[in-house]
Amino acid sequence: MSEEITRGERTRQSILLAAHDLFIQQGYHGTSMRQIAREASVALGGLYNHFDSKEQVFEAVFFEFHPYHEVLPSMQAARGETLESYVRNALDRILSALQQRPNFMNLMFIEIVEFKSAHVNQLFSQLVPYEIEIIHQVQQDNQDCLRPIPPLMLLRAFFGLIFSYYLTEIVFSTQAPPEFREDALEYMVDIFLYGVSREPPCELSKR
Amino acid sequence: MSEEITRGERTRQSILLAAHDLFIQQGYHGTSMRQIAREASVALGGLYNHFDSKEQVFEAVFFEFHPYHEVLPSMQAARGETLESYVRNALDRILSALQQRPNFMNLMFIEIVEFKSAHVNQLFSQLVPYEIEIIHQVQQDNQDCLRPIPPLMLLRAFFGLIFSYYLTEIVFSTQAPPEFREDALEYMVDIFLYGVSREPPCELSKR
DNA sequence: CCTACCGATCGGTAGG
DNA sequence: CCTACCGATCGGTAGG
Repeated sequence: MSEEITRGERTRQSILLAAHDLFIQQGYHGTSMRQIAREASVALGGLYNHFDSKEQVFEAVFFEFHPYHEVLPSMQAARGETLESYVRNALDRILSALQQRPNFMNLMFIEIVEFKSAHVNQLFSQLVPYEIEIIHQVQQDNQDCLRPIPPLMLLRAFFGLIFSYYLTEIVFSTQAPPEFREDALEYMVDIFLYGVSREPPCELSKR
Repeated sequence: MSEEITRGERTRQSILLAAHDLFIQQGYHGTSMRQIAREASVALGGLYNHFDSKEQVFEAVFFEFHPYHEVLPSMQAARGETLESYVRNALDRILSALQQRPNFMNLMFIEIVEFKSAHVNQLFSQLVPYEIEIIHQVQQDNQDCLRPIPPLMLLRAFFGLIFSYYLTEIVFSTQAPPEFREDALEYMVDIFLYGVSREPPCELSKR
């Protein structure tokens, strides 16, 4: 019985999927409970059998659909003989996971504007120990390649790289000349790698 | 007469100020025209004498209160004998200008979520020629210090640095341990500087 | 006594 | 620039 999905659980999932898409497309206040119910093929009243309020719907969407479910395993699974190959491998995994969810960042922006980052702060404090462990491992594996940067700073800079790529992509790229987009990720990763690396003896691949 | 501020202009300004604060605090859909009217001490009907729609109010707030009004002059006014001193000087000016506007980034997030970046793309295409000119000058002044990076990529990386600092500050910092915040900007600027610099002959100040 | 859901409607408020 | 008001829709809840 435990592996069967109950009827109620299926309904809950279809509500969350509908809410996820609508929030991303229309924002939080811009999406009504009625729209969510309609998209999930559930009556409005039935929606309140699963969630007490609109805010609870957003919370569930945020936590259960947050890309950290893919990002953390990506960082743990990434391998590489050098710092450079590790970083490129990890980023490849993370970005291809994120590309499955176009505009996922909108959930983060809604969270910041509408909920003053309450949920994301909560999420972050749960995840930071795991992240630190990964960073520590990377630092140990690349002692003579990394400049001395505190682990938390390295973590922040790594996420900052992802954020900065996405935000500049969103904000600048639509009307930007092609030079601005071509190889942009490559250049930004390069700047990050040169930025955290010692040299010599740590050689980065030339470009 | 031209230096006098008309009564209508004063009303318009108080509407924009009220709207700016409310949008930042409550989001776009979360803010009503009635709230804006009340905060601006204007009747709801009177508000529509100045703006045809809520969207027009947001557009005016976005363009007239956007920090680019301070950021572009900051980048033009910044000076420095070395690349490092120029970047630090420019960032100091930009960040202290931005700190006058707590949560200004919320306007950007609203713009991305609610308007699919339409206004910011428009703004960016207007500003990019001026930005490029500045970057070109910086590249010429620091030829033997900068790695070969296309001007637009350098511009993107520079704005990416500002974005990544702000986003990680918002998202991570509230519940993060103190090591995460102390000198965070310094570390991130360092990583950027090492990231774009050649060496030798370009020495950065040690830390 | 449960989970899941219905059609109808509540008191207030939205942009215009 | 205001009072008065519109069609519609909001988030949430009623009894069954």
